[in-house]
Amino acid sequence: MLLQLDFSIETPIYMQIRNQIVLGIAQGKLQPGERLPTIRALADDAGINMMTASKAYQLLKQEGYILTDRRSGAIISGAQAGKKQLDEKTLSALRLSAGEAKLSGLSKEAFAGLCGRLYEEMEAGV
Amino acid sequence: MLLQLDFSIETPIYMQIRNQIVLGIAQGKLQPGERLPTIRALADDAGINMMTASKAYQLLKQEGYILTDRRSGAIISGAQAGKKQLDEKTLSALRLSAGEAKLSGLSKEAFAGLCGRLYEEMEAGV
Amino acid sequence: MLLQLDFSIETPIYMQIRNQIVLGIAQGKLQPGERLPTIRALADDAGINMMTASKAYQLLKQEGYILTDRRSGAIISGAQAGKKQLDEKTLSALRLSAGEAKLSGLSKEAFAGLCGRLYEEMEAGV
Amino acid sequence: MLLQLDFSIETPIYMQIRNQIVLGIAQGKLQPGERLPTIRALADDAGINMMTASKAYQLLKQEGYILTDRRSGAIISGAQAGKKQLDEKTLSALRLSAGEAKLSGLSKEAFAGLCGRLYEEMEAGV
DNA sequence: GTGGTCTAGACCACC
DNA sequence: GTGGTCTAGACCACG
Repeated sequence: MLLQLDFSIETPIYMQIRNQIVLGIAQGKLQPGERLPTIRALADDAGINMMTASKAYQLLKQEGYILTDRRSGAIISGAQAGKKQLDEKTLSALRLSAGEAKLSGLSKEAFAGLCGRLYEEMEAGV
Repeated sequence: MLLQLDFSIETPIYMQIRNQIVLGIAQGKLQPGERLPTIRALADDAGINMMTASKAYQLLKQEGYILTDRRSGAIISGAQAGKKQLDEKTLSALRLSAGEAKLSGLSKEAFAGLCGRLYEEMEAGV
Repeated sequence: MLLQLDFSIETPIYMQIRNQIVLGIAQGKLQPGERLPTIRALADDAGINMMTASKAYQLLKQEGYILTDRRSGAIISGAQAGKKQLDEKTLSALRLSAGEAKLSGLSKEAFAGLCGRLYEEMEAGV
Repeated sequence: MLLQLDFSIETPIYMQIRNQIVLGIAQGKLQPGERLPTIRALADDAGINMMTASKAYQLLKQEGYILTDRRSGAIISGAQAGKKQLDEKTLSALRLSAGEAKLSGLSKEAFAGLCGRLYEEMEAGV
């Protein structure tokens, strides 16, 4: 699981880390119980500051995607499944994407199909 | 078409304006050729800085959603239909939403269905 | 509303700030809608780093005690009333306090009375 | 008396041990004079470092909750009753809890009632 | 060795 | 002006 950070875009680095780890879990590249690199290792590897890495982990922890074991480092939580509901932020993002898709000329079926395909690609671990 | 701005969330105000206008077009609340309020009027109505309103219009113009005419202000463009393709940013956002949906426990079908429903709601002008 | 920070105890500074602001709201010293000092002003006044002040505000924001208006600074939120339920952390803390009270020789009535008195003192703005 | 340790929360493990033993005494699960497991046994059972267990016992001894005898290990002290006063730390914690309760919408009566109930539950050994 | 906290600076986006 | 982000260091509690 290699992180690809882009320092030129507006998305904060800690958020890029967070997003890629979330995607990594969804894709099955990161399994529940699996250990994440320590903050220091991540910071060194990615060439960023410890605090930036720490911020990403704290966000992931707060969202329930990871647990930080006091003894070792951070591990992927397996417990977040089952809420069966998206939070309001994700819904807003989807609504906006649907609007942009419509204005791009995609039909409802094409959009729903695209969404399904993106979900599938994740399962395939693309 | 009334703007609903939330000054307490992290999305910048100019981006909130941009998003709501994009959604307004997608929902048909704003028709191609329709005049938008002037920057000054928008700023006054919403209680925001003119620079903020200006930034939103510049972004919309750059994305092709509106046209600005020196004489008549800004009007909704009708030309953005037909690209038949989403830009990379929207795709990334969708991919991330798909991942979060998967981790929330939604099945592929449930996710695609939700996306379709959100698209429909837009047509209904909800 | 003056902050009293103790740099010698183990409670992190950002948590001391958070606690005192929560108490300030509960005591009515800080009214809903009232503006808090800016991060910079708070940091200067208290002789601490901006990021420490920022951390306290982010925590308060996340807990719903304050809102940060992009245009001005942070204001006291008035919306957190009405949950009618304590979070699990507070309950655990209370349970532990009850245990320590019992071992100190306080009767159930004495403990409940003390708790009521502490609540009252807050209303009196002590 | 089984310890329930959570390695993922911010409360240090030695403090979790200390708290649960204090609660155990308050609940009557641990009687004055009763022997506690040795540091080594506790550490092995809980899967923690001996230093951690030792730190918990040192704290409990210093607070007067247990006595350590070179020959027989640690035993529950019966002497801490009768101070009839809470220490300042516990008072601060209670004050903060009272504030959070008030901001959650609990009335003074509801809060005092809750505190009494938590005290009772302890006597019932829940 | 781990994460958590803090400092003293800096830059940037937003308004 | 504001808050948000980031860096390069440091110290400390915990295990």
